[in-house]
Amino acid sequence: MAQGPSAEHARLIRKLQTIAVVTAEEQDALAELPMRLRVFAASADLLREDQPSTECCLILEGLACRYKVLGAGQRQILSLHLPGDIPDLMSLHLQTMDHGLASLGRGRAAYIPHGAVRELCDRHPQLAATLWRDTLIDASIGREWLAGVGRRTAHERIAHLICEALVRSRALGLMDEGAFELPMTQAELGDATGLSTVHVNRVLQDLRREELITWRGRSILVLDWERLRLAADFDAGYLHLLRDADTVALLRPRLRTSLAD
Amino acid sequence: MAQGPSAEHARLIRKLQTIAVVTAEEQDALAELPMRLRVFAASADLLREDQPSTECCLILEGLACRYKVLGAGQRQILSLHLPGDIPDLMSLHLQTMDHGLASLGRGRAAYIPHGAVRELCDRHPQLAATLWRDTLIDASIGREWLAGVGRRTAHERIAHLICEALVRSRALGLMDEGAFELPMTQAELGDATGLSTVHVNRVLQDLRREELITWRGRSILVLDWERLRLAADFDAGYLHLLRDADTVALLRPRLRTSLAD
DNA sequence: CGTGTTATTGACCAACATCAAACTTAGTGG
DNA sequence: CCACTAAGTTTGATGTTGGTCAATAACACG
Repeated sequence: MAQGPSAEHARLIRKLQTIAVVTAEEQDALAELPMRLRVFAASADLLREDQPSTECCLILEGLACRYKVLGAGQRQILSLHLPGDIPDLMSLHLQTMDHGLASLGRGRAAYIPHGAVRELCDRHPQLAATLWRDTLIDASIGREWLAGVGRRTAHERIAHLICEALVRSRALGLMDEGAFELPMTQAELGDATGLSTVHVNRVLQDLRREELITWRGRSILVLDWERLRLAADFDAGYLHLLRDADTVALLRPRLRTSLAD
Repeated sequence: MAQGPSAEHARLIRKLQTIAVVTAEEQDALAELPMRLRVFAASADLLREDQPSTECCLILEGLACRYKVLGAGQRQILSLHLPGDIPDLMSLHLQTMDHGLASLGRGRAAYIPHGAVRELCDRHPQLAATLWRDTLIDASIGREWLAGVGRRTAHERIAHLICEALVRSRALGLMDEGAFELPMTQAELGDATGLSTVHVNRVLQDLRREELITWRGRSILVLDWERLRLAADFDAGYLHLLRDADTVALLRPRLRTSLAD
């Protein structure tokens, strides 16, 4: 243990630190979690519905999403997962997966045996509480999405999704000069917001026209955070992030995320 | 402890038994939970948003719901809660409530101090796991709602909500001759499904016309479970109920919940 | 018995879906 | 490095689900 945690373990630790205090001892324990690494292509299935699983899937790089496919074949994306997330943590206590897990863009993941996680929870009850908290925040995000899909306009939904992705990326230190990666196609954005591809395209054009955002390649650039936040009716409270200097500015009305040019 | 659990504690135990095995020892521990009882009127606020809480709210009788009020004043109901549910279990690990909790129709609730629940979890790790599982199932239900509001038609959504309420009521032993209580106004049904009151009314009339359901007063009567299930694209898997003789029939395609007339 | 809530109806409208085609970009193999 | 191909984006025309507004009818409760 003379050396610190691997880059892979550090992702997980960093993520947990955004939602709870993680003691040095707990970090050491986390750093010893066995991991089976895997590279994934764009739109790959990481986990299929109805599969019983014996491992948890930790996202290391890239973006992943939970999804359901309904009777008529329409897909609904249920949540977005950034590096450090363990989207199927619930499989520890739920025998069958009630949804699928797919990648958006390419990336890397690590699979951790359930046994190792259980052992960790037994030995470190406080860490177990942190993981429980993580699943609770996950549920809270789901509720915000539900409210949005149920009651917000298309513009608000898209803007809201961008706001959320930005704040979460930022908390993980994944922002670069007001820009962050959001490797989703417009069809995928539609699946996430309950809209058609065509309509997503039009809304995105509006947002660009209003000079709230731009993008180059897979990167989204927020030009006017405050107006975007207003357009989205966004309040980061539901993310239950631990307040740190880095994120606090974004949560407050003030700051512009724009580049200084 | 010569006497069994009170009727109030029995509700909680019964609910937990629908999702996990609860040992006799655990039942005894649950039966000793301190409770502050409260009667609530229809559409009463049980818990307000943004309030830090020191207690958990256990629904004893009637129906409750989580909700959010968005910028323009529209309300979205996020989940339904039946007797035995603890809708704000998350407050154990999340300091601020990201949504409100209200009653639908009148009923009774019990407030349990956080301290007592925490102690219970410390002493009975298996029970803690069961509570964690409960919050995970709660999240799973939320995902199903999200998929529905995002991608299902109005008919499917309403039918789905009825199917879910039926199966959950049934698991708790709250069904009576194919009928169960669903004390919601059409406006509330609209808030739960992301529809307008007017449209809910029309869909309900269709469902009645198609002889899938009827209602008298607050009770819904399912006339043709199989066709309703089909109309709703309903599959109870996401409820992660423990299979028992009582519910298993309902989960399978077979059974009719209709009365034998 | 009022009186306020809830349900129902009709007319009209808007947001968003669908369909189909063209255009652009990015990735791939030669 | 270029040409080819598939994926993704953009546009226009048209359709439909479900929203809004407004008024009336049924209830339920004090």
